[in-house]
Amino acid sequence: MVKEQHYINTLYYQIEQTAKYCRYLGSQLFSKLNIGVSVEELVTLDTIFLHDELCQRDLAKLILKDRPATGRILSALEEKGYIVRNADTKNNRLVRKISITQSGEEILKSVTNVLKKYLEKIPHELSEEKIEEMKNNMREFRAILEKEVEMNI
Amino acid sequence: MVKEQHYINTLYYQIEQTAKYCRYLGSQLFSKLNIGVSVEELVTLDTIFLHDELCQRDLAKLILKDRPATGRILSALEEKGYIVRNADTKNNRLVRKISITQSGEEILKSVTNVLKKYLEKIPHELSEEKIEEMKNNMREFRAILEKEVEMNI
DNA sequence: ATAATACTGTTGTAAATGCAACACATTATT
DNA sequence: AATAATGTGTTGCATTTACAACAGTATTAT
Repeated sequence: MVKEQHYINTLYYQIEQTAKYCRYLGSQLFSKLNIGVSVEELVTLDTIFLHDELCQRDLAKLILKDRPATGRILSALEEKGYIVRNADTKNNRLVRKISITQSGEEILKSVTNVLKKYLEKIPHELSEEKIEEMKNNMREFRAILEKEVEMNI
Repeated sequence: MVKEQHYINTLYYQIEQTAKYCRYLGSQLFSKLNIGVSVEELVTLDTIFLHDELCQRDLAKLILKDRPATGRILSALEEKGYIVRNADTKNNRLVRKISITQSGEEILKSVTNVLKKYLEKIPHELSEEKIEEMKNNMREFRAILEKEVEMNI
C-alpha cells in the first residue's frame, strides 16, 4: 500500500533523473558535432518556426524559461541573424513579435538533419509505438502538473 | 515516416519539459511547507539512507551530480548534523564514508511524511498501474541512454 | 626505483538559472 | 481625474551548475 516511502522512488524523481541524461546527451552531441547553436537556441528556433509571430512572453511560456532568459536567448539569435524582433501591438500593447529569418530556417533545417541521424540510432531498442506512448504519457502528466504548479512567466 | 522533423517533438525534449514541472512543483512545495532542507538535500539524505556507507563519488553517481556539487551538499548536511563523514578505506584508498545520523533519519522521515500527504493528492487522475508503468519506462529509457552518455563523475 | 596512470575529494571559475525590481504603457477602479 | 492593477520586456544579482585544475595517495609500467 505505502510504496512511496522514499522521494527518490517517486515518478517525479524518476523523470528528473531521466531528463538529466537527456540534457547531457544533448549537450555532448552538440559539442561533438560542432553545431553552431546551443541546445537552447535550437529549441527556441524550433518553437518560433512552429509558432510564428509570437511575442516574447508567449515564447517564454512555450520553452518554459523566464522572461529574462528568453530575452537573452533571443538577443543572441538576433545577433546571429537567425531571427528578427519587430515592434508590434497585441491588445493595444507594444510587444516585440519574433520571426525566423531565411538564415534561421536554414540553420534549423541543417541542425535538425544532423541531429536526426544521430538520435535515430539510439532508441532503436524501443519501438515507435512505445516511444509515442511515452510521449503521450509525458504530455498527459504535464497537463496534470500544470494545474498544481505556478509558472510565473 | 519522418515524424521527428522537430527536436521539440522528440521524446528527449518531452521528458525535459515534464521534468521542469516536477522541479518547479518540488521547490514550490518545499518553500510553501517551510521544510528545513532543500530538495537536493532530501534526495541526498534519501539516497544515503537507502545505501549506507557510500563514499562521496559513489553517492555522486547515484544522485547524478558532479563531485564538487556532492561535496558541497554533504558539507551543508554535515553542518546541520544530519550526516557524518568518516575517514575509511576502499581498495586501500582513503575515502570519506557517509552515514546518516539519528537526527538525519528523523528529518528524513518527517519531511517524507509531509511530502507524501501533498504528493498523494496530485496524481489521483493517474492509476497506480499507470504510474508504475511510467516509472518503469523511465528506468528502461535511462538504461538505454546510459550507454550513450558519458557521465564523467 | 622512477615515472606514469588512476582514484578520491577539494578549490576556483565561468555559465546558466531563478527571482526581484524597474521602466513603460494600457486598462480598471474609485 | 487620480490611483491602482495588469501586461511586456529589461537590468541586476544571488544561487546553482558544469567543468577544469589541483592535492594527495595508491597502483601500474618501465
